[in-house]
Amino acid sequence: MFNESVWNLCKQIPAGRVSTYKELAHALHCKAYRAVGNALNKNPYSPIVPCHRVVKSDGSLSGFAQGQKKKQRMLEKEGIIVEKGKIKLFYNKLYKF
DNA sequence: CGGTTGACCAAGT
DNA sequence: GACTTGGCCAACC
Repeated sequence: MFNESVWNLCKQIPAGRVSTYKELAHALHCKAYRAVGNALNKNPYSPIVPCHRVVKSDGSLSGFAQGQKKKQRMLEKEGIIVEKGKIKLFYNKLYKF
């Protein structure tokens, strides 16, 4: 299923790194950026899949089922600096498949 | 099967 | 930098 693939890719993102919806879609060989967002929104494997490491292509956090605040805290806990809802040194932390 | 809904993207104003 | 537009795609009415 589409969602399963998305979640599976999320699991591959190491701590301290982030990825984008676009990259996930690209890894799936399609342009379903939006569908990816939907899939993560419905993510039932909340702790298992680190979906908080997925952000928009411009480095902003975007949404999060448990609230952006929580998302930011989790990211900063992993060494990622977030400023004004956007990731600092984003290109540096970006993880590509 | 058509219409709506998003945790989207890029380009333009 | 904030907002609008058109395009994009899976999932769900």
